[in-house]
Amino acid sequence: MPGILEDADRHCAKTGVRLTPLRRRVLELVAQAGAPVKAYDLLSQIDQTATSAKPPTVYRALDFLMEAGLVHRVEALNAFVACPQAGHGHAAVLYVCESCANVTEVQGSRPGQENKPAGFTVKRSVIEHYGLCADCPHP
Amino acid sequence: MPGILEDADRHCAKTGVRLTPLRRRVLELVAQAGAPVKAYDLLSQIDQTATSAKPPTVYRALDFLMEAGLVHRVEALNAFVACPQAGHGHAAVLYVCESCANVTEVQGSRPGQENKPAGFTVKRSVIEHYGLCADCPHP
DNA sequence: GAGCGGATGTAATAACGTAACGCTTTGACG
DNA sequence: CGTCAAAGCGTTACGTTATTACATCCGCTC
Repeated sequence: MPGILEDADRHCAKTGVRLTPLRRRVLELVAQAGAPVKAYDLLSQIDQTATSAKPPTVYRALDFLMEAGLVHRVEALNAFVACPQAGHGHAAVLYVCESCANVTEVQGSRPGQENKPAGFTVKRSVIEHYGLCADCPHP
Repeated sequence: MPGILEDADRHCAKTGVRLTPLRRRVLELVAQAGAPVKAYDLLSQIDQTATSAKPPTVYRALDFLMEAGLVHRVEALNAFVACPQAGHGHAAVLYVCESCANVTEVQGSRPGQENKPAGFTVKRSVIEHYGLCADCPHP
C-alpha cells in the first residue's frame, strides 16, 4: 500500500481539512496493518510512543478519517481499514476474507437500488461480503 | 406482523430444530418490536417475567434464531430484527429508516457479485441501506 | 438408574464506545 | 502584537455490547 499517507496529505490539503500528526499516525497504523484493525489495538500501539492514549483519542481520529473518506469502518467486525483511494464517493463495497483477513475494496456501482422500497431515499450503505479470497484454500 | 411465531413453529418442526419456550419468547419480543431491538432491551423485557436473565441467555437465543434464519442482525446498529419469511436464503437486504427506525427487508438478487474480485467466494453478505422511508419527511 | 447431550442459569470479565470537562493550539482579525 | 473563537486533544468516568467458563437441569437412551 504505497503512498496512502501522501495521498491523504494531498487530499486534505485540497479539501482544507487538517491531517494533524495524531490523525496521520492513526491513519499510518491502519494502513500498515493491511487488514481490519480494532480501535483498541490502535490504542495500544499509540501508547508505545505517547505517554498514554485513551479511547476518545483514537475514536476521534477515526471519526475524522472516516469523515474525510480515508478509512472505512467494517461494521460486522467492529474494525477499520484504510481506504485505498482517498475520498472517492462513499459507496465502498468490501470483500473480507475470513481466512487471511485481507480486505478488497471495490467502488459500488450505485449499490442496492434494485429492489428498493418505493419512496425510500438511501443516504448511506453498508455492503460487506465475507468469504474466502483467491489465495486461501477453499474447503 | 401476523403469524411470525406460527411460521417459526412450522419452520422449526420441518428442519428438526428446537424452538424452546425461551427462544420463542425472544423471537416474540423481537417480532413485536417491529423495529431493530438491542440485546439488552430484550434482556430487561425478559427479566420482567423470569427471575433474572443474564446476557448469555439472550445472546444464545439470538444466535439460535439467526442460525435458523428467523432473525437478522443489523450490524451497523448492534440490533436485531425479525425476519418476515422464516428461513429463506440468507441473502437479506435491509432498508433502515433513520427517522422512524422501520426496517424493510427485501430478498437479495444474488447480491454483490458484480465487481467481485477474481476467485473470491462469498459465504455471507451484510447489506444495509440507511436513509428515509416514504412515510418520513424528506428535508 | 447411569450416562449422555443439549439447553439454561450464573458469575465474572472482556471488548467496544461515548459524555463531559478543561486545557492548549491554531488561525483570523483589528 | 493582542485578543478572541474554534478546533484539537488529554483525562476521568461511565455506558453499552458481548463472551468465557463453569455449574445445573432436563429429556433421552441403554
